[in-house]
This record gives sequence, structure tokens and C-alpha cells, in this order.
Amino acid sequence: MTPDVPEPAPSRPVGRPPRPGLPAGSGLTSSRARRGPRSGGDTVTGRVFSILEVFDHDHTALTLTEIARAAALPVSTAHRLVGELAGWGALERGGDGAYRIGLRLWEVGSLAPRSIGLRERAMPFLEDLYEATRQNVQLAVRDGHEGVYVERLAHPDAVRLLSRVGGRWPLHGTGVGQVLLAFAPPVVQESVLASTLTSFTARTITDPAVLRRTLAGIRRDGVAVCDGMIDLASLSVAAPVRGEADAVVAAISVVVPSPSTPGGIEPRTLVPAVRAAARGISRALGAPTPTRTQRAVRPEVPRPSS
Amino acid sequence: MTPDVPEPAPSRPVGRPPRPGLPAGSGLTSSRARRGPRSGGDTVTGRVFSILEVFDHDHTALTLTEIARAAALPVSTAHRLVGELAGWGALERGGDGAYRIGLRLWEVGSLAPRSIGLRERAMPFLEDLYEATRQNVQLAVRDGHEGVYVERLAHPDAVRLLSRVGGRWPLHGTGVGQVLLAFAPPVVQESVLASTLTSFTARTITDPAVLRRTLAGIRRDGVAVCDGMIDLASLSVAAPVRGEADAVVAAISVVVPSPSTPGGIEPRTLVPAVRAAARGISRALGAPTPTRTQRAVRPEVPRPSS
DNA sequence: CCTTTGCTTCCGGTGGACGGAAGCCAGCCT
DNA sequence: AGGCTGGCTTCCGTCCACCGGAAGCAAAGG
Repeated sequence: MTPDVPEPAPSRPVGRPPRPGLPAGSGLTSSRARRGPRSGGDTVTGRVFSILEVFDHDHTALTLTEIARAAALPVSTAHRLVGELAGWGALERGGDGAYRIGLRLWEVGSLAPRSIGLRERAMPFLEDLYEATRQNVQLAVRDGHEGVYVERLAHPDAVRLLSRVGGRWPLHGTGVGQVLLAFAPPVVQESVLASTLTSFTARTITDPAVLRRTLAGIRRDGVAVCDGMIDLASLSVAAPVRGEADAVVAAISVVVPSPSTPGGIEPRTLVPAVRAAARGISRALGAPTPTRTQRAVRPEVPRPSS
Repeated sequence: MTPDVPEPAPSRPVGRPPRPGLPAGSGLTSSRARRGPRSGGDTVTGRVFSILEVFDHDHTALTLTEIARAAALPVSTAHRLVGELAGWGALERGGDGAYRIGLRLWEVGSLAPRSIGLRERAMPFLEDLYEATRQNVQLAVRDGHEGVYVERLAHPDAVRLLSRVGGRWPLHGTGVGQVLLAFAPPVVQESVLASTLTSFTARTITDPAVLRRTLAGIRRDGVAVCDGMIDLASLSVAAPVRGEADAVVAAISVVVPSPSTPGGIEPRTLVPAVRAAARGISRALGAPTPTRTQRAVRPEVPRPSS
């Protein structure tokens, strides 16, 4: 079996089409023949996916009719498919009749190398980082034009974050996102730079030229400091995590209260810790040279893998 | 939207059929008509699932032919389905041509209330517990006759565990498992007690009578101490986590070196911490009464029968 | 009582899934 | 080179499983 190197995965085209905002009414898509070019449901698997896509963080429990409506499927069809999904365990039906994502689906999902494989090796370092700062620590990978948060440790008293495990954010607005973008293939960078950079706060970078300069700075320093770009009260310090081929496969960050707020923290103090953790994870992932700055970073004895 | 109460989920029948151990040869299942009663693949979704089921912890990257063989599907069929899966992001194709579970699937999977919903609220307590012990901390739920590990914090220097996030273990052999079993519906308990209790070490409970007594003890004490039942070198202390309806929805445990080994730890010292953490999580989940204390067994107010 | 809303079952028509076969490409052996 | 193997992809005719309207149920509400 080939080793589980989390790789760039050049597979599907970047950027999924945004979910068609729940048409609500219009139960008129009938008669197989008349079925127009629907988004993603002209094949059975497509319909199944359109059902799964209906669930998100704000909709974790849905009734059959809600699913049918949101997926633009006739109720009877949805009924059958949902039944099959539930039979396998991809969905679970609660006592209230509502369907939720099932444990079985979570199980196979957790086999994704880009989540668990990465997560497992990163955890020890994230924990150290967490303990040192007692704030928010995050781990994210890139998928298309977005950063996907794979892991997060959050102190209950730390700054409240808008991100969540399993959530997505545009690359240009977050610390991890900027890092991932800075080291993404040129095509992706240009594509993002050419797109409209949505603004979240007054400090969000929306000027492509500024962003371009920022990315260059990140590449130079190996660290990103992102103050109040998504939430004025919080500041994040992020660094790249490299994999086997020395490619950047992930990014980690620490999020603390912005120094412009009471109790805020000066980012400078965090940089070394974040950098060190990122380097540690990279080493654990098998990245080649641990950067040439640090001398004599003797690789630790490889643990006997299970 | 109904609240995400992680509930027993009486949906699918307990215990999935074990994977049919990769038939290897026999590419003879041809001619749609002759297709005999195959395990789970007479419907499109069934075939899709049989593909997903091919992946497990020891097989996270598979080529098309491997998938086809393992799922007992003709290559061309597998090719089409796998293509659709990859197109959506349920699978990802690496540069080496092998398929892996995709990030997108992980994303929807992470919406499972029994994993993330639970995990999110439990994390802070698990972290405290982890920090207090600097050993292994685990969170698990029950699915059929098995415990599924939902989260785990492990110190690199702690005892090596056999369990993994996303992994399964029979209920009778582990600390969390015994807790989950002790509070499972009677049907499940009897079913497990009636089945063959596979032995992992010399100390694994294999006698139904002993197990029954152990479970009663766990119900009485609200804690399980499980020494060397799955690995002679490790001991686990586990406690139940209760949800809204006061039902046990999960279990947590701390795993430390067994006192019978050098550097072993006396379980007694851990019990209060584990119990406290479990109670904390229960409270965060909305469990009603924080359990009656050890002494002063004052009969609590009769719960409103749901 | 009737109405509404949501879930489940049924069943005939048909279009999409199916999979054998053939074409391709790389690697390997002789 | 030439042949061979093993894996991946494309093609296309057959046929059956999927589809979804319709009808039947059950519960909630007026």
C-alpha cells in the first residue's frame, strides 16, 4: 500500500458551485422527461449527494419533506433514497422522525488522509501549543478557494471564533487561509487575486495588490499575522505545515484577542511558538529539510508505528 | 429546527455484517441477471456504499482495480461510480492514481451530531482531564455491539493504545465499552451477554456471569475500572456521559499504565477526576440532575417520564 | 366533523445504469 | 524488438431498477 502522503490532490475543479439557496416552493420539477439540467442530480449518486449536501452546520436535523424540498427531489424519491442511506448508517433517524448524519458516515469520513492522517500527527504539537497559550489553536487545509478547518482546540474563555471544525472560510480573510494561499499553486493564487475579495471587517484585505504583497511577505517570513480581518477583536498568527515533498499541505494558527482590545496580546511573542509547532508537525509528516535556519535539529527517534 | 439531542437512534439493526473478507479472485459475478444475492449492492446506493466500505484504517489508499475487486464490482462499473464519487469529492485521486477518502466526505461526516455535537461540548473537559493526567483520554459512543471512538487525546509518551479515532471495539473488552454496555437498553445487554465474548488478553472477561456482575457494579458505582483486558499493560477508568433525557449517550475514559507494570498508576486516584469530567460534559449536554452523590442516597425527585 | 401536513406504499413506463468488449498505455520479461 | 501482463478508460446495446405520480394513512389542528 502506498503511504498516505497528504497530497495536493489535483482531482476535482477548484471551487464547488455554491448551494442553490433552497428554492423553497416550486414542487414542479416533475416528469422525468422534463427534468431540466439540474445542478447535481441526474444520476443516482448525484441525487444521493444532493441529499447529503442539504445538511450543514445550521441544518443538522431535517425531516423527510425538508430534505426533499431542499434537494429538489420528489418526496417519494427522497423517501426511498433517504431510506437506503439510513439503512446503511449514512443517516440516522431520531425519535422525532428527523434525519441526521449518521455515525457510519462520520466513520468513513474520518478515514480521509487529509483530516485524520494529518490530525493524528499534528495533535501532540497542537496540544503543546494550546497549553502554552491557553487560547485557540487551529489546523486547516486548503480545498479550492477555501480553507477547511480540520482541528481546533479552544479554551472556553478564549476569544470566540467564527470558524468551526469542518467549516470553510475564504482564503484571503484568515491567518491559515493566507498561509495556504501564499503557498498554493500559482493558478490558485491568481484565480483568487482575480476574484472579488469579500470584506468581513474594515481591516479585511480587499485590494488584490495589497494581498499580493502580503502573500509575498508570508512566503518570506514563513508566518502570517492577521489582525482583525474577520473579526475585529481577534488576531491570528499562522504558519505553514509541509509534507513529504516539502509542499505546504496545511497551516496552523493561534488566535488571541487583538492587541487593540483590552487584554489583547502582542503577536510577536507568539510567532516563535507557532513556527516551532508548525516545524514539528512538518517533521512528523516527513518533510525533508527542517528549514536551514535552525542548525542541528536532530530528528527524534521514530516511534514504532502502532 | 429541533435541537441536536444525540439520541439512541433506534434505526438500523445492531451490528453490521462483517466485511466479506475480500474475495480476491472470482471476477465472475457477471450478467446482471445472474447477479446472485450480493451483500449490499443490488441498488446503486448499495454499490456506492460497498465501495466506501472498502476503505478502512489499513486501506486508506486504493487503486481502481483494488476497489473493484474488494467491492465485488466489475471494473467498468466501479470506474463509473468511483468517478462520480471523486467528482463530488467523496473520494480524491492522488498523483499516484490511488483513491482516498475525500475531504468533502469528511466534512459532511463531521456533521454527525453524535460525533461533532458531542465532541464540541466535551472537548474542554477532555482537555482538562488530559492536562491533569497527561495520559490518554478517550470519548466513545455505542453503535450496536461496538464502541466507536469519537475523540482521543494522547500524550506521545503515554501508553500506546490500540484504539483510534473512528475505530471500533467490542463493548465487553474496554472501559468505555463496559460503561456503554452497562447503561445500554436491556435487549442489547442480553444480546451481548448471549454472544461469544472474544478474549484479548488473559484478563478479558469472557464469562457472561462475571460480565453481568461487573456491569451491575458499574451501574452502582458510576465508574468502570478495566485492568489489562485488551492490553495487559494498560488500565482504563471510564464513566458515563448523560444527555438531555438523562440517558447515557457516551462514555469517557482515561487510560494509564497498569499498576502491575513499572510506573503503573493506582486507579483510585483517577476516579474522581474522570467522574467529575463526565459529569461536567453531561451538564454541558443538558442532562438534568447532576447525579446523586455517593452518600446521602436521598431518593431524587422522580424524573418526569419522557 | 373536515382539513392540512407529512410520511409511506404501490406500480407501470422508460431512460439511465450496467458491464462485456475493445482500445490504450506502462512496465516487464525474454 | 516483440510479446505479454496488468491496470485504466471508453464505448454502446440491452434491460431492469429507478422514478415519481397517485393513493392510502396517521396525526395534529380547527
